[in-house]
Amino acid sequence: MQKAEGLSPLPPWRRTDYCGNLRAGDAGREVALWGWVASRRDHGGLIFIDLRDREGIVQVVFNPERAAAAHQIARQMRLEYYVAVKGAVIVRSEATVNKELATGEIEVAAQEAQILNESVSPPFPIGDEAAAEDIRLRFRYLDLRRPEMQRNLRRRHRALAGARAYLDSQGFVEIETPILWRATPEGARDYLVPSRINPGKFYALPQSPQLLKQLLMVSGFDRYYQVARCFRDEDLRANRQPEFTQIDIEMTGPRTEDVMAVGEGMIASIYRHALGVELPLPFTRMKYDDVFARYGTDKPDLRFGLEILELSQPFAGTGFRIFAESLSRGETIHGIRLPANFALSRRELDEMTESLRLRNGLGLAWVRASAGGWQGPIAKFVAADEGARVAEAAGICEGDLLLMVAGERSRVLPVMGDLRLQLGTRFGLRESDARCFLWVSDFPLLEYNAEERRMVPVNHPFTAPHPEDLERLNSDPLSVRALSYDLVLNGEEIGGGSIRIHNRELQLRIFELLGFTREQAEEKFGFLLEAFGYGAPPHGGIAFGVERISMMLCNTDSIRDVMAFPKTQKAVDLMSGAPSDVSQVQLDELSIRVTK
RNA sequence: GGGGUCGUAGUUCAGCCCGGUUAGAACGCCGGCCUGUCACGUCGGAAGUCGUGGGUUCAAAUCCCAUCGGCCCCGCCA
Repeated sequence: MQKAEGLSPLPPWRRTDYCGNLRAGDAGREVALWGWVASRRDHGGLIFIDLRDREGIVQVVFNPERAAAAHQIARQMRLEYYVAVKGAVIVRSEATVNKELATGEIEVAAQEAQILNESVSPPFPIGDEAAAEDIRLRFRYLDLRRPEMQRNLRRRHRALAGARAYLDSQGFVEIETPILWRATPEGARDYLVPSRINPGKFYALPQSPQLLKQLLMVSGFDRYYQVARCFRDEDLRANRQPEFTQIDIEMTGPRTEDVMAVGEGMIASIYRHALGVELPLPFTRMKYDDVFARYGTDKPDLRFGLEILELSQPFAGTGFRIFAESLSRGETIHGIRLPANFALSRRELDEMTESLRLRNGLGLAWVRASAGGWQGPIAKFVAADEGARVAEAAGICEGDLLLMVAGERSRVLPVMGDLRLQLGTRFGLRESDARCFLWVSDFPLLEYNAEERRMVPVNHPFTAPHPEDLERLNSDPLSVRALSYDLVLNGEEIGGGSIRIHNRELQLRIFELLGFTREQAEEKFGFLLEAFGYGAPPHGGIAFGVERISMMLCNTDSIRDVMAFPKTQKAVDLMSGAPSDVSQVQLDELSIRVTK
């Protein structure tokens, strides 16, 4: 009898409401619900079932005197059974109201009930507490049943809905581009897909639709966007998966400010749709040089100060031998002023000094400003007037601590940036729920890669050089700025883009700088260079990381918490077992021999 | 490729340092009783290759080595 019912593919009646939506205003209504048994309290007579669906939980009461048949069914119910219930919404007596539940003022008095499907005992409780992550991933469909994951994925959906609504309102056209595409050099490792029809040849999954969206500008769509899946075969991190999603945007003829305006308009729409929050616009804007000098990184967390100070000037002619030698080598001295209300123990200072020495081979000097002058291991090497000069330059007050490192500027600044983050973490300054958005622009175009002994693009090889720096492209390429920009939120890069090159000759010159011969450039990017020859308009754009944004919206540190079916750090899907072996027949068809 | 950390009933964890009864607890599960619970209560019960393999030892969850897996980090990720 029970089994026969369970076999029916159709539920016995239509659902009228979601469990979690019922309120006191529904009192007196006859409702029909479907849901999972989240809790069962059997009093021998009365049975209480907490019924859960995507909107939440409602209590159902089974009374053997009023609905004997339904009560008999409720006796069979167990956790995570999927059941259908019909009954009346009734207001609970004052003594039995549950303030913990959104539906706690009412309950459903069951008149009919049916078990639609039984459940074996779940491998972990479907509740607020997360189990060990490997079991969650193995039974992901159950993990996603948990309210927290339901909330996260629906919030991600709202974010995308907000992005689409905004971009549509601004005249952007959503266009899908191929997943099977061609391998291109530079950048991350490609995921390859063998071609059966063309033995020995491979497609690559796109690392981003970069070139395709540029070609769409050549086509004249003028404003394009796509919620684009991207693939990069690199090692995973807490915020990195091999496949991820970007909101990819490209437009014809923008200046940097135009792209920023669209980007922040879209982000504002995302926050409005996902959280009901109105973001103040425009976002803060800074140039890369300034950001790097003040924060030692290109993605600063602006929720706190503790900016890096350049102290080379006030230390000129110092009696402190180590600093003096550094300065004589053309190196610089940087410091961070830690105000007196942030107290570091001597032991913490020693640990910081030691870890800096071990990790970077750099010495940390520190002094504390007291009424009688400086205190600390190096205080005795610094003359009073010199100390006063530094104190003034750094804005030191009594009780403040000054942490200093001397060395090559490009090496010391990132170290100071790390130190700044460490201090921010140590004093709880990064726990603030403030949202500090920041546009960083004018990155360098190129950097020197010592390993490959050549210049590589900081962004990608299609980024346009800053017009003011064009003349230095040959004489001093490393000093050339790019028309590029990133959007940073609380120390995380959530988007980035650039104005592109749309001129064939300029693009060829950049390829040349990067060490491509003309033939190589033609072979790899001939279709792009060819397209530029057909009246390609100036264009530029940006791409935003959907998971990064969703992580911020959901207040989580793990990308897996905002993806339905993520992979482990070894890029394995614990649920399906991907990647898996394939049959010899499949390999033969693809002309592939596995050597390991 | 490298460093760190975790792995014990279905789940969450204790036990591991300092080797020595039958490896415990809570929740869950199974059965009985219970008409206002919502961490229901109550009585009883089942449940463990201590990740895997090897070594040391009279004796290993415990010490050593290797290995597998989850997580975090460095490299890598234009």
